[in-house]
Amino acid sequence: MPELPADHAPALPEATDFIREIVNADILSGKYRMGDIRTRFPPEPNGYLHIGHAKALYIDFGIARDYHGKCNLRMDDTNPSKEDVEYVEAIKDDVRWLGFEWDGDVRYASDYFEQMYDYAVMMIEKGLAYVDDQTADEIAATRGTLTEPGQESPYRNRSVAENLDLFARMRAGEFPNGARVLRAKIDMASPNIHMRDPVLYRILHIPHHRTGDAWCIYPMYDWAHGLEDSIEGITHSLCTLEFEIHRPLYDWLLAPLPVHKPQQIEFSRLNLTYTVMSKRRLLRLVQENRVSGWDDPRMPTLCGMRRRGYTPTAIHAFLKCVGVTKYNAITDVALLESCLRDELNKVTPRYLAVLNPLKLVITNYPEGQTEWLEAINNPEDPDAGTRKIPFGRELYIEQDDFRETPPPKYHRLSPGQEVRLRWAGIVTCQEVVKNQDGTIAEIRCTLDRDNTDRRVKGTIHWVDAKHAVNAEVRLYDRLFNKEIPDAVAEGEDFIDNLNPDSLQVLTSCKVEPALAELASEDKVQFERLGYFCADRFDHQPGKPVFNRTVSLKDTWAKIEQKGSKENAAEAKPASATKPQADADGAGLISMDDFSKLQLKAARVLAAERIPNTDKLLKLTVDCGEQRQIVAGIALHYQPEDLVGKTIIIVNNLQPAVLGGVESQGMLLAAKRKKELRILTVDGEIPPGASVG
RNA sequence: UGCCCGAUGGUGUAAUGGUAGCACAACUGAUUCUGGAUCAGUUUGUCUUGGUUCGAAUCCAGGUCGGGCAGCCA
Repeated sequence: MPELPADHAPALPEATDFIREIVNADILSGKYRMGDIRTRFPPEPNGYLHIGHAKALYIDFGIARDYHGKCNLRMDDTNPSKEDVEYVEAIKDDVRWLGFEWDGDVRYASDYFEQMYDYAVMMIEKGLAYVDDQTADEIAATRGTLTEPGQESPYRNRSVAENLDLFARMRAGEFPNGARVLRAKIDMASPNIHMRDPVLYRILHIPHHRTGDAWCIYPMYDWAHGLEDSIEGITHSLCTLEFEIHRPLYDWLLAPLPVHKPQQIEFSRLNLTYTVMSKRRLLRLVQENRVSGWDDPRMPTLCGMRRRGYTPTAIHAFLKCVGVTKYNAITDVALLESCLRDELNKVTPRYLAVLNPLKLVITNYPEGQTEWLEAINNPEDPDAGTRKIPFGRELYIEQDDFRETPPPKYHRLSPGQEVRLRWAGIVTCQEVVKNQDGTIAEIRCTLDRDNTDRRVKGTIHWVDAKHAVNAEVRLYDRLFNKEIPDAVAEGEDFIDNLNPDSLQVLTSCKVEPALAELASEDKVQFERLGYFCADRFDHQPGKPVFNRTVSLKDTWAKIEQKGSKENAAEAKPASATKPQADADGAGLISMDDFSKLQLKAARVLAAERIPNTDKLLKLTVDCGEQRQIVAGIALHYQPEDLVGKTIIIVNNLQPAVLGGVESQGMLLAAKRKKELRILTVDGEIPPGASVG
């Protein structure tokens, strides 16, 4: 953290967000000077930090840094029933890993319990707090509702002396859990429910991980948090939006006390597509063994991301892009991945590794010979230098890089075709040798090393068979299938949206020898495949284990996907959402993103002609729900032919009116010459199932 | 139904009464011994209705939509 120059005040930083605008205003008005600014990061030690916390960290520490101030790390440990030392160490590790340095020692809310108690006594003396003997249920029942005011407790107007006595005895342990609470005396009719005499202290005969048995009453968040901030001299207490409604209480509780008054400012928390972020859900993933633990590389926890191969630099870059607002945003994980790739592209050395090996024999290369070829380590970084990689007659290439019958635009190996071997020359496929079961045993090629400067469409990676090191590689993909995993039908929950293919473990990968020498957590690029890191725990030199951090952008996958979609589109929807479709029903329907189409199986319950039309049929189908679909197929199908059949429909189109009847979807049909065929499903697919 | 907060391309975010910009995503093209990277370009936006003003994304009012709040959790 830059030190404050002694002789002159540093220039005010540019206000890049609304919080910094407030801080700037406070400095301009003379409320604070640069260097006075103090923030804090106050996690409750009851879980692991995730990328959402990283946003808060980035704001808290970032503002302190910008204003030459300080940021505290404070464990908000006011509830011994939920918290544990285990988490304290993990939190410190994660904060340090991200590169943030807190001021002084780690602080603990529990260190302030005595002061908080004294201030509570002061509140009682001022007539602003009272001991309530009601049960938790009674307090809940008399709190009122969102629209109705609450009722005052019968104990609300006890004398100060009695309150003081009772509160002291609460502390002394005279009462069991739940017998009494200390409440603020505010307004039971307040439209803000948090102002309806909130509980300040509860009795909890539970030992605390730091204070042991010293206390049996513990402060509630609202009472504790403002005091913690105040005691530490926090100037700007930054938190997430859900605390907005607590702010009047935060201010009310500090107002009568002779203490420093921090300002609470709220920003929106981070949400990511294809990700769940709440502690509760993450805990469930761990407890139900949907992942291997808090540090599973698919988890959005900081320790998980670290194990996945994320770098602090990439996370900072991402957080900078995300910004600071009060808008409830859902950020595309693609942005995170983009920041990651951007960083890894610059810093990682390149290596050759084959994930799914296919043997390739170079028939015009001598048996038993090995050459060491020079390869560039990082084309983005000339300082990274070069290395030598072994080359011989037998190599492994990627199964994906050979096709017996290549699809259009395929730039890789296929019979009779040539392709460049990275760093080694150009090979032409002469022969495909097969096993008895018809699978490919090996590819036989001839190598051209003389005329290698010419343009060749494709370049593929390879590993010399003799020197290859066996490796385990774990391919990680997003944990959830759905952009918003929590958006589910009734009776389902986010678990139903887990991606069953989020982890693929490959154990017979072949990698170049240098990769066996890597240290844990080293980050590399496997050329043409992606960025990988040596697993933090399982990797050993000589017995390498790699995690795929993120794949390279894959233009070919896009082309291929588009190609197969176009093929599928031959079976194009036969009815039309656009009334201007021509008389053959051959009008084109365009869609910006074909992959957004939802295809579902649907059972035809009823079918009838639509009067005054010659081509239109109205189908009533069960696709999980009952819908009616209008299709221009009456010339080809009789209504009775269709009833009971299972067809495929496009489920997520805007309803369109055809022949005066609303169509809530389209059916899939193929037209070849004059024949029109509806796609039907013969297997046992239940209505409503997603297909394709 | 009460109170609080929010709304700018598909996504995130600037513009603070004066040319709606940037990044991601998507799509073209150039280039390339990574279908990577790089470079050039294209598409797409101020929730709505009024008002104030020479001028409104910005200020005001009504509406719409979204989020939050009824723990002795934080």
